[in-house]
Amino acid sequence: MPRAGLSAQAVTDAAAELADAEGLGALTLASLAARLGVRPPSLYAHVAGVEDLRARLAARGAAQLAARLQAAAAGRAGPEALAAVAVAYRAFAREHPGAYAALQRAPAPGEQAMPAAEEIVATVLAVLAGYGLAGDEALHATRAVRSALHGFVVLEAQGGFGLPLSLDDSFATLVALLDRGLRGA
Amino acid sequence: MPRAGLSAQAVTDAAAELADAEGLGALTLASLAARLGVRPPSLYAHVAGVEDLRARLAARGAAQLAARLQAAAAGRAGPEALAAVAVAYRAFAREHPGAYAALQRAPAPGEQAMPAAEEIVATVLAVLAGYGLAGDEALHATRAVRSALHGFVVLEAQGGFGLPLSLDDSFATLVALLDRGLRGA
DNA sequence: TGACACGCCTAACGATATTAGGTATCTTCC
DNA sequence: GGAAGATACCTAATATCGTTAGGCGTGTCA
Repeated sequence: MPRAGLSAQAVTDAAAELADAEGLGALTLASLAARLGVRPPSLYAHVAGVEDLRARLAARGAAQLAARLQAAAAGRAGPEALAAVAVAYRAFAREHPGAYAALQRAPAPGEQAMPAAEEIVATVLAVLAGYGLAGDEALHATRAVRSALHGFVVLEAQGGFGLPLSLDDSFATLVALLDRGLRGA
Repeated sequence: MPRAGLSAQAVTDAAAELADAEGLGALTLASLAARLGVRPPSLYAHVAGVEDLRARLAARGAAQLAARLQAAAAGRAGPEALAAVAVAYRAFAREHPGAYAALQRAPAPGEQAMPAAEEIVATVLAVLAGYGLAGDEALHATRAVRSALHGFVVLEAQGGFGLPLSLDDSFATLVALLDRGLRGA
């Protein structure tokens, strides 16, 4: 029987595709193995189990998201940078719902935070510097902005907004609200 | 063998306690049955399965949350009402992490939204009326407020905020930011 | 007191994650 | 080019979970 030629990278990539297409809940070692033309136990040669797989997915997603946000913030400042980062954040979550969902898992106790997560915080901090924020004040504001973006994106992904009202307009309202709130801080 | 004297209500209540104490992920029919001194299949006399159980948990949580928010908003207006509702929202999520997590599940397609969810929206809308918002503008603002609160609470619950910085202060910053943002809308 | 409803049980099945151990393939070195 | 070792993949087996089918005993009501 020929080998499939897998690797931790290939397995994680396939898992990300499957999670994005079918939802993170549909990502099982059984479904992933089937997709890769392999038996479930064979995956243990590349990942340590389903928990490890989800952690890899999260790390992968965080790195991609950080890159997207940095690209969006580059060359922009103030409200323009905020809007660009917000749009990029939402776009990533929409394009990669599985990866974004994996990002939500709680880091295991003792597990150090992903380096990509710090990049994301740093990017938002840089945007907030354009609003004249620094120090703890900026850190609190970063949490606020992150909360707002995360909350919107999560609610949107799970259909939490019931009414038939434009989601794009709602998101624009949110970004404008953040902008006004940050100006006065 | 004596009967346990269960009911859909008792099963749901026990499930809520278990989910709040151990996390929604630890809520299985097996663990719930063990807690109730019963065998897993016996639960099917009261709930239709694990999915139905989670839906009941979500409905129960939504009703409780709606009541808490209404109580917080009662007799208050404007910024004071916003702050009170925000604090109540966060307090509920902290006190009932399992119920709040259950609330996040996507409603099944075709399943009508929970009536309690509409109460929550109505409460926030009433608060926003104090900011002079009405119509679609108010609905968009409601989504923004809900996103921010939900995002903060979710990130807090899963330890998503890495830095050793006061969460209370961060939440206060978020509420102040929302207040300023709503004033200018 | 009898009949009936039903709450709870055991038995069984399918899906999942995971471990143990075997086999065949690829690589590498002489 | 061929042997030796690493390892990618396999089958077999186990534990846990959700779920269905069917039986038994407890409660209630005529």
